[in-house]
Amino acid sequence: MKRVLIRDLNKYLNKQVLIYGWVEGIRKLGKLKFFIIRDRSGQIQGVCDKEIENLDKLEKASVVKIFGKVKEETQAPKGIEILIEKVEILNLPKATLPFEYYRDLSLLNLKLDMLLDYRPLSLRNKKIGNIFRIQAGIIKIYREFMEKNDFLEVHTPKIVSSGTEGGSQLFKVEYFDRVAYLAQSPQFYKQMLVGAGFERVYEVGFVYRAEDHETSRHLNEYLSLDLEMGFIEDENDVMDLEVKFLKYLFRYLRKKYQEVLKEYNIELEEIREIPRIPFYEGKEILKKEYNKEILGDDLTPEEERLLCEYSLNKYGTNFVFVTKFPRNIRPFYTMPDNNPTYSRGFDLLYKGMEVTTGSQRIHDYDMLLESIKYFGYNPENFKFYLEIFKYGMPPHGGLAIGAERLTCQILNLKNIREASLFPRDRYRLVP
RNA sequence: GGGCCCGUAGUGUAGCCUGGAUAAACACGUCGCCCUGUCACGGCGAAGAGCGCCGGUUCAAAUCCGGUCGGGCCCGCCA
Repeated sequence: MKRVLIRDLNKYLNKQVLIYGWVEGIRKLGKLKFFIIRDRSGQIQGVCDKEIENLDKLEKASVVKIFGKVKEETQAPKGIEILIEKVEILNLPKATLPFEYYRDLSLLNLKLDMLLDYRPLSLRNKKIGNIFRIQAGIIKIYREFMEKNDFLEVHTPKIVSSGTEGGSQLFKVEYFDRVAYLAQSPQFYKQMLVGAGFERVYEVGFVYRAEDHETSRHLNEYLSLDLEMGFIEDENDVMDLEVKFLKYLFRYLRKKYQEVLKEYNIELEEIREIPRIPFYEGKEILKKEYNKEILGDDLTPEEERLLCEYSLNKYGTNFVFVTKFPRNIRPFYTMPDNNPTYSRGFDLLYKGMEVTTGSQRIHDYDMLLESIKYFGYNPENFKFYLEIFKYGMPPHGGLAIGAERLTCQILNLKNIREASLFPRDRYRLVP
């Protein structure tokens, strides 16, 4: 007999079926017994009022093979249920469950630490698992969108000889008799591949940051959705593309992940335009509207939150691009603006958090060399990167989206670790 | 790297400030018995922690103090 997935049971009314799954609930009312069975596709109630071999051995989290008849039943949770006729036990749990993963999360009231310590088990919880179902959707759509726009998917090395900026936030790895590092960004490689004639490339890959911090929005290993495109006029072309992507993404999520969004109580906005506020104007807005005058060249998390609030009030969107960041807080490859204090670098903030960084890059060899020196680096270290710039590099730019951050903000999660299957942070190396 | 907070049965909490009376209470889970339409099933009963760890103060410490380990949040920095 062939296995039927639980979501397809309604096609088998009054027929004998075989299902596989986990037992998630047991309710015994004397001789009448109910079992909630779950497989990857859904849940179904099984019922039995006879003495059947193995039936009383079942515990929660047992793995079973169940034969039975599908029947309509108004009293069943989903309108149908399965009359259990035969039970085969494939595996029984060997220990008490640390928590009742099959219950409603709000009843469990578990600490994130617990969920992460028992990650595979906590992922069995539908609501938690759904974070990764929707994340897979986000990545799928990213790929689909990139392909539609004629980008080539590439995979760049994760073991590299030097970082894209300094070297302070890199993980060292032993590479035979040399020191190598884990890539903190595919930056150099994606630019080189633009110059390699591909023009448009994108990558979905882990990047590594050895930053010694412990916050709800940082991971030491995170999934970066990168893209780099040649023959642009300026950074606005890159932002235009991202807006198009986000519209496409939200439309898809609203359609395919309705249930998940509802479960998380999310109403995804209809994106029209995303305002682009130059850095210095942003600072002025903060001063005028919120009476916040924070010194410094960068935006603090509080300022980022306020700018999003401003954007929501004024433009009706949770998104806002902050453009023309001061040059000296952006990496050396960022194209300076007409006013050289500023750059053609931008961030995209969403619901108060930075989810993207991008810019137009410097494509002129001499200018790039100048910039490397201006930032105090040794051009010798970047020889492999600079090479292609000697042979006709087109004007180009690109960006990187933090996949976990985007997931986190879409679902309004509190901690970015919730959006990572097996997060690597300052203290967590297992599971 | 800086600041603040937390650590009690399998899980989530109460107790701690204002030390003591039966060496710890409640809920969920677990185990046993009962229950033929449950769906956070219900009823009755039971087991399960000596309060992260080490040390100190005290006649007396889960409660006060010090250290240590583990965890959380914020900031710097970043996606």
